[in-house]
Amino acid sequence: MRHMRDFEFLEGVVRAGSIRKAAEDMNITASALNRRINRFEDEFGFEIFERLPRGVRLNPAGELLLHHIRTQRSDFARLKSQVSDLSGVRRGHVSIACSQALLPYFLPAEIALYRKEHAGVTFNVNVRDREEAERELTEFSSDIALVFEPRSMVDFEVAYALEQPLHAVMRAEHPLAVKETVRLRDVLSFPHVAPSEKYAVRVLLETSARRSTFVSVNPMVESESFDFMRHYGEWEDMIGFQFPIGLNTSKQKGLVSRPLDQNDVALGNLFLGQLRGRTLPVASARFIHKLSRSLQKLSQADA
Amino acid sequence: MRHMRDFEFLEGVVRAGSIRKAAEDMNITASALNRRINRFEDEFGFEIFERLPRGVRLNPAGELLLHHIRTQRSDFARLKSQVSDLSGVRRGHVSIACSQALLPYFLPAEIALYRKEHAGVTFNVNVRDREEAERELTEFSSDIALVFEPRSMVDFEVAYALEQPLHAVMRAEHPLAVKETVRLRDVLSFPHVAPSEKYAVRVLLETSARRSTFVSVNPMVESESFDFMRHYGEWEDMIGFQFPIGLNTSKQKGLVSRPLDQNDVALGNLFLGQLRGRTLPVASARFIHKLSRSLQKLSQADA
DNA sequence: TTTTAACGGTGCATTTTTTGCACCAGATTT
DNA sequence: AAATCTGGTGCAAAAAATGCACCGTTAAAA
Repeated sequence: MRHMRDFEFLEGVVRAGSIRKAAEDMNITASALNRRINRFEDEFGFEIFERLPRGVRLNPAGELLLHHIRTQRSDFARLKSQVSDLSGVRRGHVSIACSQALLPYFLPAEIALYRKEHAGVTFNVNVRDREEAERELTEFSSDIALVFEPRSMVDFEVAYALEQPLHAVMRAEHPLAVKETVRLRDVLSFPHVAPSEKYAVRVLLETSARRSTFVSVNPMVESESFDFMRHYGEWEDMIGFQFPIGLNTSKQKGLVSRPLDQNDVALGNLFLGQLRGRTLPVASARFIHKLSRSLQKLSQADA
Repeated sequence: MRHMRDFEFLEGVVRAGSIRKAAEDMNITASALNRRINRFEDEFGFEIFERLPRGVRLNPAGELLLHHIRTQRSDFARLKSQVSDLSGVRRGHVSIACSQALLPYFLPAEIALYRKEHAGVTFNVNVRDREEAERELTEFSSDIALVFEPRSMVDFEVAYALEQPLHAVMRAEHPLAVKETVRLRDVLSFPHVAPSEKYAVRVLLETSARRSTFVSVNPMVESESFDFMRHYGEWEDMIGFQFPIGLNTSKQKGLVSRPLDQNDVALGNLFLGQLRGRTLPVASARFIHKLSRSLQKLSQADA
């Protein structure tokens, strides 16, 4: 779109942190890009960037401008979607930032179901931790976030919140597998795998373990990938951790999951939401509504 | 602003109703303008205009696009105002569409008072009837409307509503001047001036007169200008009509105003408001708030 | 300390884009 | 049927954007 060229270049410079780097990224000469920036600042009437010896950085005015640009781009996308709606073509795009637990079963199922009714709608699913997810929302690079325990909630508008107990995942032959629920101290006395502190699972475990002097989280294997940890169980007998929404025991032969005793470990909170105050594109608005109802059913099924 | 050039041309074409006319208005060749439009439609992916034998007209997609353009322009103006705020320069612009009654005393006083505190803020005051005012709001050419009995209220967000009895204005020597309040049938039996049906004053008079078969509005002089009607009283003895907010009897020697009996004529409603859902620029938001408080004081003083 | 490398900015020739002019085909009005 | 609108197009001229070579400055590296 022609009228956004300047904006695209501006965003490129912000991303790269220097005009020269941005110029390379965007297949243009540094001088040309430099002139675009300067001309824009002239016409805008205010400086946008601080010139540092090692590059450029947005000043407060630039921050405001960039937010405007992102809002504007998002509005324009929505406009286009509306227009194609009224010309009969049902299109749309939904972009989601989510925690890993949603990847294996929940989101694939939901998306496939949705696309059965609206084949023209395309999806974009990215794994983001609690902090990144919120940043993606504010930058309009994701429409919807679905994460466990978002870090700061200021710009996050919650559409639905779901509580789930953390589960310990182990082989069916494991001594603890006979119990209905398992105690934290028992689990931690066996070899276990766990993710890093970036993830809600680990945070829950640590805060719970700190309440007692006799237990501590000492993973034999630590990874940022729940996918890796799940597969590691096939090679060495270890206890892993996961929320039920990321589990589908029927499909993982030989593995069982047992909820941790709620006296030991608090419930985990899965939050579905969007950027506060933003009007989502039609497709995203519908999908977030569908997700909301699915999560509600899930919580009723648990109870 | 460079990135809005296409938008400006589009708006020009919409305004002119034909590419050639618009081209003249905007000092450009018809061919160049034509190519801009076509190129934009190409990039946008949808036709914007219906090509008629006598010119062009927006199609539904174009209507949506134009609304986006106007929103976008208004947002950009607000952004600029925010940016100049944080660079210390207190600037801003307030654009008002109002009924004539507000012109002689109320708005001048309010604006002058406001500008004493914020000398950098500029104002734009235009007389619009009830219908035009609302259209100006939806087109973002006015920020604030202050009108009697707006026509349709769908897009109008009321910030404050003030009830005022219609007054009859006459010379101090007039026989009716001795009364505290005057009856409609008495007033209409004397020669009187009145505005056209476009204005709330006339509508109120007519609806009231229709309730009785014995009285009717028969103005000796009819005008769209309240200013004219006020001055006409200096030349011929006539009764005029006006709302108190447009009157300042102390400054009009020889003239008195008497409220019409409320059993005869309903109260007139003055509405202060803006476009529903729109976030006003800082200056306009503050000014509408100030107006709101002033009107409130006014209504308390009446009671 | 000196050296080096990366940064933003500028003059000038070149390339790309936009514009103006003349003109066409179609439809409406006269 | 003629005159006069309309939007659209080919082509040359004008205007704008770009690439290249280079400058002065400054933080990091030697």
